Amino acid sequence: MPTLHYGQPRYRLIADELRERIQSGAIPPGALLPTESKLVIEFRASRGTIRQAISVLRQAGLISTEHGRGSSVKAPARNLEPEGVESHTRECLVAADTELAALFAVQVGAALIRTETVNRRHGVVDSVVRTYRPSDAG
Amino acid sequence: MPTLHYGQPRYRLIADELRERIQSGAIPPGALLPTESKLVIEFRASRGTIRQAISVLRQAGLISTEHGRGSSVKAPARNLEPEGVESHTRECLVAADTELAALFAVQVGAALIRTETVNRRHGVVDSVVRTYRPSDAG
DNA sequence: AGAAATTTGTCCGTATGTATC
DNA sequence: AGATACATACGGACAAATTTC
Repeated sequence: MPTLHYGQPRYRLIADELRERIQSGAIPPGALLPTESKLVIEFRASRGTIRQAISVLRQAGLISTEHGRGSSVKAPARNLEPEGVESHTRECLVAADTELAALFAVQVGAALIRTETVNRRHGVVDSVVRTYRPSDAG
Repeated sequence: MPTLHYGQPRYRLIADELRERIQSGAIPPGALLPTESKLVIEFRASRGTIRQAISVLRQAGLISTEHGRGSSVKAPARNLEPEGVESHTRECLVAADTELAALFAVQVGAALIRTETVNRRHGVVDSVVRTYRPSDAG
């Protein structure tokens, strides 16, 4: 049987179908995908093609595969922002104090660019980061 | 002929060999890798195995493959840290000025922990980063 | 604990489609 | 149009890890 693949290759179509099942919740996080053998039967594709499709999903971070066990759906990537963490940044020109003037080798009172980031956690200020740079060049 | 693969699988060994040639400069950036057919002959491996080895290098970002053309060596990722970059950090207690006092909701003059990092580039101060935190808790 | 069954990993050989030169 | 080279797909075989009995 000649292998025709106009448009999308088969392994991609199969990957899309499986992705759909994962994202729709038909195969929930933690659950195992059908075994390669089952997928071979269902999609009437060779094992190589099935494995290629699975590889696509693994590379996309949707599943993880264990030797001798199977491929399980990973929990959707947590937004690693727990909650209530905020950052606000603003920039302004400030005058160099004696310490900064010494470091940058400029006169006291010379202009520096200051970038200030205020980090809040649950609304309260957690830390303030101030970065000073010369105002003239980089 | 039975396929024995003690230790590392063949495609990995082949990938390592090719990686060596790339990193040693034997195959310089921009140059084309030997064709799949040539590699098949040289390593006496099947095309699938050769392609798997090439896939490893491509995924590692060492080469890029173009359909109908071949796989070429990519320019090594620039080490984004030239040289002469230095950082020195020290920590001390400072008194809150009006601005910081307002942010942290403490009295002016209250103690804050200040971590100061001085970044130098070729000896000259490039930037100064000051991070303020409350002195009491985290 | 150990043997068998299941499942994924690796490898081979081949055929054919498709893009580039 | 022809040659070359990569992409996709099939089927079979054995190895290795895991699970099951």
